[in-house]
Amino acid sequence: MEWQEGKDKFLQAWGTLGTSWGINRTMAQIHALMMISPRALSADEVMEELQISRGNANMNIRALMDWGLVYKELRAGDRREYFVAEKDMWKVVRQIILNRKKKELEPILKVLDEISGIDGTVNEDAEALAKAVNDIKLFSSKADATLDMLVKADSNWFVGTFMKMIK
Amino acid sequence: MEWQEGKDKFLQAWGTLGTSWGINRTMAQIHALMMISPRALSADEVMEELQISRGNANMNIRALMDWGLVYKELRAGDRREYFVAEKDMWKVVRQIILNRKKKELEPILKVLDEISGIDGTVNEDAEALAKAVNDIKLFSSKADATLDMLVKADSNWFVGTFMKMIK
DNA sequence: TAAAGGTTTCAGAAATTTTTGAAATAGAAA
DNA sequence: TTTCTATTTCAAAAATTTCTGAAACCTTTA
Repeated sequence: MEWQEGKDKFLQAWGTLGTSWGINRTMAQIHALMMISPRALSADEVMEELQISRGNANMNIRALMDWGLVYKELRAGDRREYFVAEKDMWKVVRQIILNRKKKELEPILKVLDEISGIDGTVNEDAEALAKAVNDIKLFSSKADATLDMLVKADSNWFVGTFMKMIK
Repeated sequence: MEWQEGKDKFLQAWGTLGTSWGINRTMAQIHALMMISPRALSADEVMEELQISRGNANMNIRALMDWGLVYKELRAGDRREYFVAEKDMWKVVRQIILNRKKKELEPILKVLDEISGIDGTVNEDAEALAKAVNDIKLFSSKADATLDMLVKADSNWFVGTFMKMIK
């Protein structure tokens, strides 16, 4: 397979994957592009490569930096900004977990806490709601703790432990 | 807090959560509604409760059944169909993992396999692509194996093991 | 200070996803 | 068979998300 063909397939696949995980196609593709680039890229290179507008490129690069998946790189004597992606998959996944945990798990836990004040003895419906809320709370706090552990753990330890568990 | 208020908050929160995970708001809300209902609901009840059209209700209930998160329930002497959600959070999460693994992880692994035929010795760019692809392949197969294990594991064993790891 | 080179913003346009609602279909009861 | 009730489908409409491109906004250099 040719390099160009492989690259296109990869960018395409990664974009699609992003989409089904609530990340927009372009953001995922920019990240993919940077992951497979041996050097830092300028906004113009990203625009050219993915055929997107300057505004789009800028916004998504910014978002990727917010997520901690892409870093800015400055070069002496060059006014342009260059960007590199975090290439260590373990770190990438950690960052994603951290971000999503904060943005999604924590808000739902907050709502569950609010709701858990409900009186489940009133009637069958209230009881079912109270039970569901408590089950989910229990599950979520376990998930929360597990993710915390995962994020703190280092890659080797994690992989090692899991390998043992799987085998 | 009143039951109605708690219920609304829950439906709202669950719908929002679904949205950021690539599941549409209505589907997530129907699931939420069924999770907190002590009895099976008909399509009409779902329509009424969430103020949605018949077509929308039908399609999303069907999708939930495809995901294995909702079951159909028939009643003697009643022509209508009723639906109940799986309420065991562990089973819910298992089903979701199973579905997403099949729909998302496997396709990307397939693409990665195709691409991994690339010759990384041609130039720097090809080398970077080959390396990224291999790293992701490695990581993904580990994730795949871990999820398989998770899905096979039973809740108690899993929670127990993790609790030990976390503490 | 002014000009040049680059980045950011954001209103409107485009694309995509979701929803509606009515017609088609299915199947049980009369 | 016909009627009646319920489910399914799907084209068009609505809603939402994403993208564009040009203007505003830095920052550096002359």
